[in-house]
Amino acid sequence: MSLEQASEIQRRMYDFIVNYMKSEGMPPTNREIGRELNIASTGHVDYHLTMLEKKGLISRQAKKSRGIKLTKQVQEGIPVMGIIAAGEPLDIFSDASSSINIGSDMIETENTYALVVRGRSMIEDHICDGDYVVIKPQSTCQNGDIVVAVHMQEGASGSSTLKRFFQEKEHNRVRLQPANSELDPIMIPKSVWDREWQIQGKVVAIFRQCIAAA
Amino acid sequence: MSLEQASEIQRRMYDFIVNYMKSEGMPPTNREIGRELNIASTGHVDYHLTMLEKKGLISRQAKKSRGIKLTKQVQEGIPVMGIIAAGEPLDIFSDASSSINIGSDMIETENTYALVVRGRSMIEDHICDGDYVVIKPQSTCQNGDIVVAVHMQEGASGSSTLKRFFQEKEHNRVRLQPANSELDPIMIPKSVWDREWQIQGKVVAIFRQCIAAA
DNA sequence: TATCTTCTGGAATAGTCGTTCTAGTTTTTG
DNA sequence: CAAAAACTAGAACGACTATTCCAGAAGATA
Repeated sequence: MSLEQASEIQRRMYDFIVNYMKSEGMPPTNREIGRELNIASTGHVDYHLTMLEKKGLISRQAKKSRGIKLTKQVQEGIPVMGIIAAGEPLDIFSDASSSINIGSDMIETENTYALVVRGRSMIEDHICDGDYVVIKPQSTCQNGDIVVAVHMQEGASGSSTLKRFFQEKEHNRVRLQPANSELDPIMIPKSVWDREWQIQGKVVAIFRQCIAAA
Repeated sequence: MSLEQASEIQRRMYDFIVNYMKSEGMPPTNREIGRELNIASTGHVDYHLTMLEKKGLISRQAKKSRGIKLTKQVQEGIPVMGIIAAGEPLDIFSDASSSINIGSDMIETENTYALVVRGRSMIEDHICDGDYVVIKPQSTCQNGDIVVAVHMQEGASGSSTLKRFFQEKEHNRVRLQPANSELDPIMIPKSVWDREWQIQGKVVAIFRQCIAAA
């Protein structure tokens, strides 16, 4: 039922169909597929399309020109990859359980992902419990950026946290600042930072769903 | 260059193409168009397609089956209809100047629209200056809902505001409550409310773009 | 009234399209 | 090794498709 059990050529065929539909707005004909993949015979193309259909990747409308449909529509949204709660280990869903769909007009959707915020550690920056934060992966950032920082501890899975990042050169340390006056910032000597910490990405957008009156 | 200068039949043809592409994932053939619109001749269909092309609504790839493309891709996002600032007249863009694209998995996109928030009147509900609020149009709401309320004043364009709605039966009035302790709620006697006010819709989601460090 | 644009139907054509068949090669499996 | 499965090429067929030409009707224009 998935791409893994398709052969090399069938994978390339499937990719071509997806890209063709994205750029042309319609599925390709069997002959166009053959031309692209250097397949001499249309019967040959038909054979592999039948295989792709049998494996559940596409469906076809008999006799219709360009009668190819993708069974799973292309994932255009931003995958929700897990839950982030300050200080606790990041709960990563290996497979995106859902996705939020924010248009490419506003945000680069390439490589970005979303996390669900737990807790009130960034409440004074108006990031609430339950909000989705859209993360653009990057390993560096500027002072004041809201970032996902991961503490790599030996022998344990790293714990991650959502904080504002400040590099304090005068003290030779990094400060991870929550936006909650009840919570204390985390101060990390630069040497420890370099050894044990890692920036995973930066918050580029926030999305909140208002279910009912709070 | 627009739908207005197309004739009735051409408008129906254009609509059919849009709907067909949405449901089938490919453009229709000339014959399928003719069948749907009760046009006997394929030459006749070609004539109107040529007209639609001349008017800039579609483009065609000669000789290719289903060779129709929509020039302006279908607006799938939520249109940003204006700016809302507490108490000031709603700045409505008659034509959506932009759109944010939030997937239908999360929100009904049908009929919903977005407004850009100006000011800090809802800051304690963590709705900030510059945030997009997604509005689901409805004329009634429940206590505690965050709504767009419009004050219809005679001889002037109505002013609108973003507030929490409370019907206070014991005082026979409506209270529009800002989420900012520096601002006072608006108290409106029920009779005045019924005569001069109108609920335009309810906030169902919030979207914020983080440009840089604040 | 005469003229132009828009709209409609029918027929024909050249090429495109999905599908099927035969026949062969290569790779995998038992 | 032998059998099965997967892959490849070529050709051919009937249906489908876009396009063009002809001819006429309806309505607006001037």
